[in-house]
Amino acid sequence: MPWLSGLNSPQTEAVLTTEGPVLMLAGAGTGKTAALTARMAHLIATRKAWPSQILCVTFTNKAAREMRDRVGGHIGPAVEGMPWLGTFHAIAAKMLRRHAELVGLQSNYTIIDTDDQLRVLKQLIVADGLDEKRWPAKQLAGLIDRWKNRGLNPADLGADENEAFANGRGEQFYRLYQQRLKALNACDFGDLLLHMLNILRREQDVLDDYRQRFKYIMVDEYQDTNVVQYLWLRLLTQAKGPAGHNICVVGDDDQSIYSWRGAEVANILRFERDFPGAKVIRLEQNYRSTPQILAAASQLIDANSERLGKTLWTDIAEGEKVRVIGVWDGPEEARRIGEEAEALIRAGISLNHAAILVRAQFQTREFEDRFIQIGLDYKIIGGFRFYERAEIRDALAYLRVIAQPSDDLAFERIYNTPKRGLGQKTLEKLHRHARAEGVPLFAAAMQVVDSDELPARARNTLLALVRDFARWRDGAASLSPAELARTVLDESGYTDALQNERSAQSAGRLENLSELARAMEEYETLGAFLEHVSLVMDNDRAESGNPITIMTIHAAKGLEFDHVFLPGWEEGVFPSQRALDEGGLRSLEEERRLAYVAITRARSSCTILHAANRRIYGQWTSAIPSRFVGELPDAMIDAETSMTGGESLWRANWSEQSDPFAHLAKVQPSRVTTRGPGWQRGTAAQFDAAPKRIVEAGRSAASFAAKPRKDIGVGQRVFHEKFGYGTVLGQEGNKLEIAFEAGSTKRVIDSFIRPA
DNA sequence: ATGTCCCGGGTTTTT
DNA sequence: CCCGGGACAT
Repeated sequence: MPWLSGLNSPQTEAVLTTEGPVLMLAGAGTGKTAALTARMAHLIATRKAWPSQILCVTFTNKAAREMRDRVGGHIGPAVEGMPWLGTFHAIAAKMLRRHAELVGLQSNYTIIDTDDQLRVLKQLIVADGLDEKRWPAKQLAGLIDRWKNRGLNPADLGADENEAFANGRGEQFYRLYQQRLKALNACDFGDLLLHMLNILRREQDVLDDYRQRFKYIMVDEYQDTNVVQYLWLRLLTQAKGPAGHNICVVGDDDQSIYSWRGAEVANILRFERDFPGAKVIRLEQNYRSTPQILAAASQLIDANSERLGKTLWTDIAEGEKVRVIGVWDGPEEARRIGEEAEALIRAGISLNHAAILVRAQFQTREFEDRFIQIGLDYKIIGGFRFYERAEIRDALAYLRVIAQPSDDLAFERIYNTPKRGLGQKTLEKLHRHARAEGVPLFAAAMQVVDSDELPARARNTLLALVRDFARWRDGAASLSPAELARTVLDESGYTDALQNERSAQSAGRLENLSELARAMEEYETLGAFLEHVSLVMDNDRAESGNPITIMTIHAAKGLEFDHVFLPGWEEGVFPSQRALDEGGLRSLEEERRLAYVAITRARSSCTILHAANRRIYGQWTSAIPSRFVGELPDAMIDAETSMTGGESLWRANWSEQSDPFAHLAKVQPSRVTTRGPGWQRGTAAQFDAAPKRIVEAGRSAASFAAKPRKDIGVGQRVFHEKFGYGTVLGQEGNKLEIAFEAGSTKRVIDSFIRPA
């Protein structure tokens, strides 16, 4: 059984315990994916199940992909036949395509995203005459999402839920929304799961079919399941006969960080009660981090109350302690991490093994500014994703209208994009006609164009548009999806409009559109591509160079890095102010789990930073170190304050307070005088009264070896992603001084530049 | 139909 | 402080 090689004994046990419920409690870095994939390989190779009889659900497409690859590594191409390995949503979508009519949809239903969802809700609210400002669509969307996450249909809402929107009209709007979606032959993400749950609840034969089909069920990241997902699994596992209850869930209650979007840690905490006779297997050997990092993380999470409890240990050799660095302010924090990163480069360490993990997106900015300035290669993960960019959504809307003429949302999006002189008036007319005739907007457009309803101008424009679509639809049969996309973008005038725009972003947008067409080359049909897009909203573009990664801790879950930097460990930032204000102990504990996830991403070094002053929404605020810093064990950390260059602010304050942490004494006297928590130990003693010189930007290590680019010279007009167009004033190594047309003159690194 | 100003809001994110 | 959306004006 080659798939068992390299597994430790609990992992092996998890693989071999195939019958009955199994809870695999897998701490950070303990090889749960290895165990899970080996388990699947085992089931298939020993003929306990065909690949098609295993249901394996994950939360992200990335996890599903990795799982598929690794099972493939064990048993070869047989994985191709694992049709039921995927995200909850992908699997639900697939099932729903077969049973759509049971919930009043056609099998080619569209999956809409949050943007479309908001537009529909807004229309409903406004149509009802409500003030959308008082009762925002966003709020309603949040409520409906939560209801769906909990498996609630409109009829299931209690009085409280109903009251939550527009004075007791929650149920009514929920119901209206569902009707509208049905009319659009569409469903949102929550519906994928809820519709399928309704079907499984109501249709005994469908349920029996799936129960028989799935001999083994596996669930990754079980601590992240919400109520609907839980109910789904309950229904599917209440099987009769010997194959019943073969469910294996894997998770870590300490890494539950998604309660705010409906995840219920309770699901994993109650697993043994839900599935009597469950075997609990703990994976506690960590293969990732040094003992210091592991001990720091373990002690931190120990402060939480409701835990299943695990004791992680490791064979890995002793490493450095976790560093805790106090700095004066945000900019200094960014400078400091920049210097540390350059030190790594000097030590010959590739920065793609290093990451800066932040609590919230706004923290990335400080680093971006600094790294552009010193020419340090970085990448920010998250923020807008590829398929959420406006130009991509526009292009997709064109394709959706071609594939699905009844897709009113897509039609509305592009009917005057690029601007072609069709406005609100015309759209209202189309809407009226569509409603009267009971047809989609596009059909209404075709009819109205044949009548005298519209003024000649609008009529001709609309006629041209309708004809364009007819032509593209014909083309769809003979052209590949990618060719079709290029044709549509050109012929619709979309490309031209972007080219004429000449804004700082338009070049990047055009680039994104060609990227989109390139991505489409892999798909045989337009339908296949669109399905992919709605479920798999990620794009991994190949990275060039060797950038340091900046991302949120949430996004880093499941990843690991040799060197991890954790900035912003201050009360109000991490734990976040909102968690402190609103959620009580529960959300504080979730923040602590987040801190645990953050530290356990690190393999060999972990550096925590906190600043004494930070600008939040343009307002300078003084901050005290995070309570989490104080919860780290003394013996595992190395504390230091480095007030090396806070410059004016620092100097201004120096005269008034010789102890940079003096303000702490006022806020938290016990902290300062008692046994030192980590952040406080290295204050005055190590404090260097003479501020060190800031490393000159032009001398930073990253740029020492760099040669000037030959295709760019002084006087040339160039383009920068962030700052737009500008003229080169000077060139020194790979550094350019550029006068941007937006008004500022900046030093930037030449890899961020292209000739205009 | 489109361009300009003001106001409010501004954790975490997948699918 | 910085963004986007809605209300207004042209």
